[in-house]
Amino acid sequence: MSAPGGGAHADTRSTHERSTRQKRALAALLEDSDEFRSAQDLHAALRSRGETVGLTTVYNQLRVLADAGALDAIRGEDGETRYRRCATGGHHHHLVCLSCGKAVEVEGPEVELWAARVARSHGFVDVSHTVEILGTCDQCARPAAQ
Amino acid sequence: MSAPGGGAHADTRSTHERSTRQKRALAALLEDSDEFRSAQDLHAALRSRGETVGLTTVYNQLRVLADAGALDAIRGEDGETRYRRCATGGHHHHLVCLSCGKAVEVEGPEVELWAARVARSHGFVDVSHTVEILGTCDQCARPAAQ
DNA sequence: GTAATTGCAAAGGATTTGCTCTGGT
DNA sequence: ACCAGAGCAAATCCTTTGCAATTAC
Repeated sequence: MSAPGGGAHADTRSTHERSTRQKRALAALLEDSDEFRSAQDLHAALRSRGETVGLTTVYNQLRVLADAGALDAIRGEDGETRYRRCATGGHHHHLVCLSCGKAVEVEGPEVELWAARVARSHGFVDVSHTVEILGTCDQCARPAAQ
Repeated sequence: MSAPGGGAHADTRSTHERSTRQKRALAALLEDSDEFRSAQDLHAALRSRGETVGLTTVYNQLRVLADAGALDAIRGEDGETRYRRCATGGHHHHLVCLSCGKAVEVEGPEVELWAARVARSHGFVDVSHTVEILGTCDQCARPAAQ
């Protein structure tokens, strides 16, 4: 990685990320959403707003943003990946309502410790974990429907 | 809640389930496997064993078995669902090696309590959760590779 | 004999990729 | 001008479905 010879050029990363109309539109939409939404859903929503953004671009941005940690991503049982802007920067998990999609970010120090302990006791390294709590929220459970 | 299934053999169901060569072959293969394997993988393995079973049939059985609780199913980041015979009948989670697929069933009473507590504190009901610990197992981490 | 079951072929649905054009800087 | 980014079309990949032939019982 080091660049011997040549010059001690400060690594001015020329990763010139450009600001485009599409990126801004998606970012704005995500900012307005509080639930986890699929790429297709977000794409449709953008169109409703009158924005012209390609599906491919949405998928692309979503992935970039998720990789950058700006978005949280979860994969439903149906195989669709849903995204949502990340409120806290740190490590956390979610409590998701299967009915309305509302999601709450939660933390569980004890879970982190448990996972690390279990992994270590079995000789596993480079460990990570996935934790999601699914259920029906207060509001969705109330109705007489059922 | 969890399925009672406490051995009700008095099933008047006319749904006569038939024992076929294919079902037996898959069952046997699963019995020999200790890791989570994808449908495609299992299908290929069956062919290697000289068994003639259609991919469709494998998918079918896998789903039936998973629904019946005979198999555990997990969905990887790649979107592939992998199955493995269920060792314990109770509730449990997994510690999975991303390299070789080896999986260990683990329990975490504290995690269960945490999940229930968090959910309740937010007014959620009918709660369930998913917990997976992913990493690299002892053996896979050893090699001089790299 | 009859319904359960198999499994090919084709459909389906999410996501990615090839590649070219567009627009930001 | 130059290159990151947009996006259409086509390609992938996993999984399901339609349906006729097969087979357990």
